[in-house]
Amino acid sequence: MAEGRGTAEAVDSILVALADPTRRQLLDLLAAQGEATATTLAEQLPVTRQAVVKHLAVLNAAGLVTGGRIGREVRYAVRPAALDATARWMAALAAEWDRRLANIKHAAEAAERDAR
Amino acid sequence: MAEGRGTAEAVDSILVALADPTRRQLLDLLAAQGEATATTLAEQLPVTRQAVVKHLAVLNAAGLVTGGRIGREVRYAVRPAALDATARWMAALAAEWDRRLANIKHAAEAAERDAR
DNA sequence: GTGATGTGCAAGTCTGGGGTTGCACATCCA
DNA sequence: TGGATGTGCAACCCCAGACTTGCACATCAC
Repeated sequence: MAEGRGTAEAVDSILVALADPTRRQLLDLLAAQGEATATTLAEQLPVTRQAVVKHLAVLNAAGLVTGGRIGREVRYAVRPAALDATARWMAALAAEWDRRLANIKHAAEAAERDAR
Repeated sequence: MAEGRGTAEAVDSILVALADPTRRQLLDLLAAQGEATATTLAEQLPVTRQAVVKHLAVLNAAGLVTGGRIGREVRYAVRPAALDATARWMAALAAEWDRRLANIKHAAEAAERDAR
């Protein structure tokens, strides 16, 4: 997939998707049950089926979930790849920050030595 | 896990903090400059200093940023630890999903064999 | 067919949070 | 001492999005 350009937007949609507690709960339920429909999931949550459907749409757009139709029902399942990619992105970012902070600290110490 | 009890809330605040594009931009700027004040950062963004202050408060509450006072100005710096911890949390979650999906797939195949 | 179950679509409500403006207060510097 | 610069606080505007209700449409089971 086009790693180069769309990465930022992908990360954005995933972070936005994960920021909502109801959606995270939804992901937990899906991960625990393997597959489930919006109706089933709504029964396990304090919200309407419609709310669940909307959340699933957001999660689907972020690539965190897939939906497949079987007869008259739509079964959703969790999708680890997108989450894993985001985890790596985040770890890389943390490493980058560390690097820069180390550089700055190093430069500061050098300046201190020069000043003496 | 030794992660303690407040892990969920910490992750929540971090995800919420990262979900906003302006805040991510703020983190980028801070990481690039090592240290900066709200006023300086506001000059590099299309928003008011007050907006930046609020964002920095959110980032600070999430542990992604630290603020130190030097004279009359408050200098902020990035803080990689929280981000790194979240990255690990996310990677672990992805792995967990993978495990469960593998189990389910395995069980399905076994059932299929039994059915023959 | 007919009722039961599951999904899709539309319009509507309402709270939270991102953003602003205005002013008071603290600190530096000449 | 006084002006310039940087923060802090408070009230306010505004809209995206989380959630609901109501109904039409599709599918299954009998």
